[in-house]
Amino acid sequence: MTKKKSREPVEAGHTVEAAEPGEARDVPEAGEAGEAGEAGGAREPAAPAGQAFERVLRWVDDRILGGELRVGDHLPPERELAKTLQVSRAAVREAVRTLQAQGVVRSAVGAGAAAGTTVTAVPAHALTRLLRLHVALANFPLPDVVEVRISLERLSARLAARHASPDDVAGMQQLLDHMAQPGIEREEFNDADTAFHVAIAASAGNLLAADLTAAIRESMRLPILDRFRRIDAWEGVIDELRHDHEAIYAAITDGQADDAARLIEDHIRRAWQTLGSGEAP
Amino acid sequence: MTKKKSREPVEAGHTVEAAEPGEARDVPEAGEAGEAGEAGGAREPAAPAGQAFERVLRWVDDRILGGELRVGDHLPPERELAKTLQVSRAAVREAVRTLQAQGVVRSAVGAGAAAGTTVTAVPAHALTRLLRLHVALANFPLPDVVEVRISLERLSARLAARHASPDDVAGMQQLLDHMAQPGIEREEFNDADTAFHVAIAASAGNLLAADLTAAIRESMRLPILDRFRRIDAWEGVIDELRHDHEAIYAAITDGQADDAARLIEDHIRRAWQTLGSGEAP
DNA sequence: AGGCGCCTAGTGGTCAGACCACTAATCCGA
DNA sequence: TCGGATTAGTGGTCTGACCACTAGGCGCCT
Repeated sequence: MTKKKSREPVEAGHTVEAAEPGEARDVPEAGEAGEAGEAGGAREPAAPAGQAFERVLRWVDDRILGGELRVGDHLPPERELAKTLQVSRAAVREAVRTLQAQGVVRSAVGAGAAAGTTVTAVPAHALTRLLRLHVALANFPLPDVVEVRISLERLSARLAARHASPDDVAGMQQLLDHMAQPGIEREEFNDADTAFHVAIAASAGNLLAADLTAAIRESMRLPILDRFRRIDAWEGVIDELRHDHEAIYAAITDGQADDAARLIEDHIRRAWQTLGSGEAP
Repeated sequence: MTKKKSREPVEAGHTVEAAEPGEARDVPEAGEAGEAGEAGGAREPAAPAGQAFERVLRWVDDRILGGELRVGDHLPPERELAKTLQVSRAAVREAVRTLQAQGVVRSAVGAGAAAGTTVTAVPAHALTRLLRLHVALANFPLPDVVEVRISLERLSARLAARHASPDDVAGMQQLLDHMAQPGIEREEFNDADTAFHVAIAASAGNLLAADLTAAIRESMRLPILDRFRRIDAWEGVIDELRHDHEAIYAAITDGQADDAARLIEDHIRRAWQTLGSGEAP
């Protein structure tokens, strides 16, 4: 039953040691010799080992949820982790890919402190990927997404009206200027539009709301662009959007939280209606 | 290394064939040292370069975003996909793990239609994992999470007041009864509490809001339980929570959307304050 | 003829070992 | 003393093999 193991009082070292400080890990031939991995044994599954890569995942999860692994810490080298958990390196790599897909770790080749697999915390990319795929799979219908987006951006606008720093405001102003350029292309306008909304969310000081807003807006990028292209009265639509943005910006800089929330909701709802019907006012 | 053969007539597949007719099968050949870092231009990504598993990821992404791969469709068998994309099977598996971590595919061994890797759409688990890890990493501070949760649940409560079906309502009632049991344990109460909030979100008919609510609530499970355990005046707290729930339930069944939204916000805010300070009213 | 069970094929799951590319630290000769 | 070559350690990839599982077919036995 070597599967029960773990639970070593790790600690020590900056990189979460995988084996006892005294080395001597070696293969725990303790009974049950033979059989690599549990494979054949239909005996008592004392440890819900399940898939090999899940054991690695569990190992990392436990240490993250337990606070032993923090942002910036290193995971043990893949080869060492494989030996410790008695799985193949391939299994370790699959687990690492899973963690990578969730924005929890980052891998780098080479030598030195910068190399190896380190714990990070960049969920924005992961969230974006996840939402984009599921929106594309029609699992999250666009109207649902829009409603959630409104809720989040109401929150962001409200907080931004209270907490936006001068730098934040300057960034928004710059994006407004960008969108004000005459004859701006639809795609470029859309990107600046997205950046404007994300800037508001970022200035709100709520990391989760900001990341979710960015992910949601990005997940709608292709559908929105499709609708943009189908619009005939482009100039009329864009003017309306600009006007909305100006009003939102004014409310935020004036610290009018309720107004900002109301305006951004109206803005999103109206824009969505315009795009949805493909007509200009 | 012996790069011979590579003829293999790819038999027709009913499951999104991998080889496109007339595709430019240009082998990247690895070489080209120096181009690392995505040279500025590169508008036409003729050479995916990047990592091997990313090529697989891209292949699947393109087909999902393009609508060729829909929920229920099968990916080609790993061995076939590897041969088609000229990568190793290990690389394919790493990409599959990434997709699996995002709730986009599901793998099953065996033979027949149920086996193989199929496209699914179960993002709830993936979202939960992602949020839980990032909350544990203190990347998403709990106060931020609570604010977002309030926004989402306001939306859910509002929609639930309009759309909740009799079955939904019955489910909520059942959870209320469960929580009303005298002497209920804290953990059990917490689970029922979570289920109650998730039931509201589910009855709202907004899939994204429901999944996000469930994920957020679950990501806070351990921190909330910790606070629960530190509470002395447990009976007083639990009574207050029960009272809140009853009021929310009443507003939803009465179709009072605004009331439901206000009540659930007050409820969450008050509960969080109570838990945060560790004191009973 | 009808079961019933063994066998086969196809799939993901895992493993072992090897080599490559990259990077930081170190060594060694000029 | 200095600078290039070497080394060591890391992730990235590949190859080829075997295992476990499942559906479906085949053949043997009743």
